[in-house]
Amino acid sequence: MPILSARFRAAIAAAYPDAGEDIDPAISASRRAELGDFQCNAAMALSKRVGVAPREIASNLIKHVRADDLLLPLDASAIAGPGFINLRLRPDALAGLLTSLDTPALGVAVPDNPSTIVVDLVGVNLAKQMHVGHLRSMIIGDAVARTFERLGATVIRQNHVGDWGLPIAMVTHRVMRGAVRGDLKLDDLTLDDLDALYREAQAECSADHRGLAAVRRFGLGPKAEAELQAQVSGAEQALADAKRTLTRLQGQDPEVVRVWQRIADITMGECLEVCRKLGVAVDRSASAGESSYAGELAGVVEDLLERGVATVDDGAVVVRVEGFGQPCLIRKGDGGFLYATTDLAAIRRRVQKLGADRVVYCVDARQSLHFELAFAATRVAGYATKPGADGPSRLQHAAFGMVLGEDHRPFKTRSGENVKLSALIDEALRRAAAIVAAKNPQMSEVEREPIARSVAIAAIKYADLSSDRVKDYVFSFDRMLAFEGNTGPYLLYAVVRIRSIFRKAADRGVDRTDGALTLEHPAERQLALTLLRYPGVLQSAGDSLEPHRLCAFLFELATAFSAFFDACPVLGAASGDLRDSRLRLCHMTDRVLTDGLTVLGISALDRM
RNA sequence: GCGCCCGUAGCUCAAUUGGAUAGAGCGUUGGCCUCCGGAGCCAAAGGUUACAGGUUCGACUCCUGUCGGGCGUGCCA
Repeated sequence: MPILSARFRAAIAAAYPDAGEDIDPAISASRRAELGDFQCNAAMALSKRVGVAPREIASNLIKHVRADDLLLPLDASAIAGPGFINLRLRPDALAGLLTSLDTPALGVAVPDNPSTIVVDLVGVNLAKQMHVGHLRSMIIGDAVARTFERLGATVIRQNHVGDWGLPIAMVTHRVMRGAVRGDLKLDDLTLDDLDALYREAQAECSADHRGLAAVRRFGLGPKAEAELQAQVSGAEQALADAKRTLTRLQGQDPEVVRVWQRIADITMGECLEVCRKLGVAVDRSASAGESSYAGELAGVVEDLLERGVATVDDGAVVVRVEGFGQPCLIRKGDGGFLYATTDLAAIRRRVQKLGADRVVYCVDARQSLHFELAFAATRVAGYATKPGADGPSRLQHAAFGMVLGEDHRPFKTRSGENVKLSALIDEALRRAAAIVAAKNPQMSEVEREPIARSVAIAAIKYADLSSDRVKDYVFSFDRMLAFEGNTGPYLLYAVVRIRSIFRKAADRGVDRTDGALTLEHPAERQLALTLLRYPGVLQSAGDSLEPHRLCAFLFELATAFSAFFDACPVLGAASGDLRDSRLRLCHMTDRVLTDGLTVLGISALDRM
């Protein structure tokens, strides 16, 4: 396609020298296979600049384009509609293009100056069970990061763990109190325990001022008032305790730090275990929690105040940014910092220390406003600009929608609790195991287990990645594990069938994958044309931060292969040459599918 | 109140960023060779793209308004 673009650009320049250099030849894969392989849509846009009817321009372009080596001869019948030019590749040219794609990199060019990209993903909170929201951040973030890596960028993953601030201090205090009283043992604590303690702490610290006021106003009696009064003062007491704990934590008090560390270890142990189970490439080295910025926050605020970027407003410190109805609040009236402050520090570190040319946040869509503000604030503060660079790095929020249940309400258990991530994964594993067992009764349990795991993970990830990121997505075990149609398992199945051919081929002593390509059958042509799109699709998935484009492509590729598989015998081909050509086509299809799945974080199988 | 996002087949989703007759999967209906894995393939039916205007050769896509849904809105994270 880049080659065709160049040819048509030259034709445009030759035919209309005054049209300007920046004309897009608008070459794309044809939407309708019966019309052509590719199409050129440049005539309509040119018409405006040159003032000539688009069909006339199209026929003029046909005369000027020099592509006899690539395309079947063009004549008036190639021009359709308002001025589309339909292009069909010569069979030998198609074979040639596909052969040139048959490199270890599968035609994906390595950039001369690889950029550095920070991907913010996972973002768990201490003492809280992970839920489906984290699942999306893990899956989408990992896929986005892998896409960048595949395109040759240097990727740094950052797990912005919520491990700091008053809520964490509240749990820490609660745990310390429990330990002192002998209600709990630090060594035996689980994440479930912490999750419960977290919620108790939240409840304990939230004073029911409104309730108390209401009771007083309506004179509901001394008993009710006394109860609420007790609740409120209890809450105030608990809050004061938590604040004191926070201060001690910030002051590195060893007793508090020890408990906090224990809470962090328990949470991160489970988080990283889930990542490992899911094949999400996030480990300890990616952890860069809020606590790691704690020491920089005061400096950030001072710096911004000194340089006049921030101002004091009603006791708080804010950064005002043009175009926003509200400022970015970075220090509270009581001197405390906010999560925006941490994000400013994080952007500064990521851009100026880690050298990010681009920072991508895989965080749920509800935080859009927050990120817009934080991004804008760091740009005016200069934090988003690399030392020596002439402009700010790209800061992007790859926002994703909520996970809904099949009733279109937020995904919860029947009793209204968040679904634990580990429970969800176990459920998928259980269902996949049952299906794999049903389909492969002859297989041993030991053999089936890793297959079931791959199938379950492919199902979960593909279901999440295959639809538009920003939209809410309806989670359904039944659909993702139906294994029919547009699902992860369908893609795995396509690979399995290819590999099965090669096993049979090996039995017969055939193992060539470098035969000369002859692409005559429509199904062969279609498969070849699809394969050619791979580098472009990867690029566009990376540019747009939309893994679903890659999913759609892989599904098309698997479908094209299935049609080919049905129509074109490989091992039973009419001649040895044709068999070798088809084996090569199979081999390339396997590699592109496997490569694409890897980019999505899904690993292919030999059998299933 | 203001801001952001969303509204496409019965259901779940696409639409190469403004291109041709809006495409897939599920479900429904009908077909598929003693042959490489039928978790497959081929085909049919199913649409006023929420609604009303506008922009232009051309609009699911861009602009304005309306309706419906979700989310967020300076001292929580």
